[in-house]
Amino acid sequence: MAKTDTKLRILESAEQLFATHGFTHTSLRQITTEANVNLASVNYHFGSKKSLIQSVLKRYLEIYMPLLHQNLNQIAPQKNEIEPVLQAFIKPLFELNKLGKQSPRNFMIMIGRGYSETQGHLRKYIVSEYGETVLLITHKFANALPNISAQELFWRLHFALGALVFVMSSSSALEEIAEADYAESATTEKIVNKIVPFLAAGLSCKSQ
Amino acid sequence: MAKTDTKLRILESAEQLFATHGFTHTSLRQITTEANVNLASVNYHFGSKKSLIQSVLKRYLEIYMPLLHQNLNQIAPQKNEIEPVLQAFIKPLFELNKLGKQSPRNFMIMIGRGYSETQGHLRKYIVSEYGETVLLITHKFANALPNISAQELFWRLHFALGALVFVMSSSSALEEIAEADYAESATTEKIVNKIVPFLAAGLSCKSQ
DNA sequence: CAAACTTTCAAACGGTTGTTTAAAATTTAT
DNA sequence: ATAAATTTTAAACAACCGTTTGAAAGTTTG
Repeated sequence: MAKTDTKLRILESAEQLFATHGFTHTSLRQITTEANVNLASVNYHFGSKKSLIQSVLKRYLEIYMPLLHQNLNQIAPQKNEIEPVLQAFIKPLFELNKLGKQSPRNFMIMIGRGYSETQGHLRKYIVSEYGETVLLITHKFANALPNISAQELFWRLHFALGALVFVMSSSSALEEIAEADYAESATTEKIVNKIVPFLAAGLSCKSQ
Repeated sequence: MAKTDTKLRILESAEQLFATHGFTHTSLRQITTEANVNLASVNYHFGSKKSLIQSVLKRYLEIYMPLLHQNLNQIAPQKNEIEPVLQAFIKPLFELNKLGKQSPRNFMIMIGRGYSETQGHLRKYIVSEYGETVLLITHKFANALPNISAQELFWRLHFALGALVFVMSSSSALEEIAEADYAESATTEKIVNKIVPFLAAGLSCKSQ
């Protein structure tokens, strides 16, 4: 085996570039240059660019989704106590720190980009691969918010997802503005801590 | 003058395609084919693709921003009364219906895409061109929410923008699911009516 | 060592992109 | 009507993209 780390080098360079510039704005030539490997090795090891994107996302989903499932199972949310449910999403996110310092941030940005760039392919993949966890998610939210109807919950979860996805996909730009205008270093952790109360309030608001 | 409507035809086709597929995923050939004009006419009338994007956005901003300014000036929000401020954004949005049935939706989606795709160029343009209105926005929100800091407001406004934009951009898909699962016809106006209380609660939540 | 297999590499492929060119067509002005 | 200015057109441009190729290099196996 020659250069056993070629695959890993590609994955790591791709992740960083995908998170920074998006999937479509990142070329295989950028990735292979950054990774110091030959251009053709992406197609040799992954088959195609599409498959590389899936592999990069899969690397995190395989860690994150079981942890999320586990966390969701460990909570028994009180009525209108929505923050524990949201924390079940946040806690395993920062366990990705083990993989790399920027892993939580890169993962969130890529999830956000995956929703707006891949035309729903990511969503379908998650539902097909982690359908049980997706069911558990809606179940826990419905338990915590028994007063609102199923369709109201449907919309609110998508409002919440939208807020998260948008902020993450434009996080680098927003961080720059925040740092320039408010002299505030805006780490992923800080943004997440700010958005949780926001989403909790919105999700559990009284509909009129 | 030969075919006086060439410029307009390009603008309208570009708008529809930008809203549906994003700026970078839409080629000039798609636009000119859809508009039934020659490929080179984009560069002749607009100079470049970048400039075309700006023109498409400008067409709506020139109508929307003065209306927003006017609406914001007409309100005097009470403390923690955030819904009137949100309505000042919503009302002029639906005045864009005069330009075309899908104009409000297209405008929102493009604003959202402009934030995540153009690397902050859109925001800089809005701030430089409509700085007064931007100031008025933060002023009215700050008045309605005197307890939260400027940077906290900055983030919450972007959370709100994200929720709105995400739901609008995926509204067609979400409408299908909603109609299939909950037998609920989901018009843009209905979605807006659902999201306003959500955003109001999130924006005025107690930060911890 | 030699054969079989895996991985790397430079080069080229076909395709798409935004942009430019220069002639043709059309409109406007004298 | 003739000249000037504007607009449209087809064609080509250079640059980039993801992917494929086939030979070279490296590694593992018999």
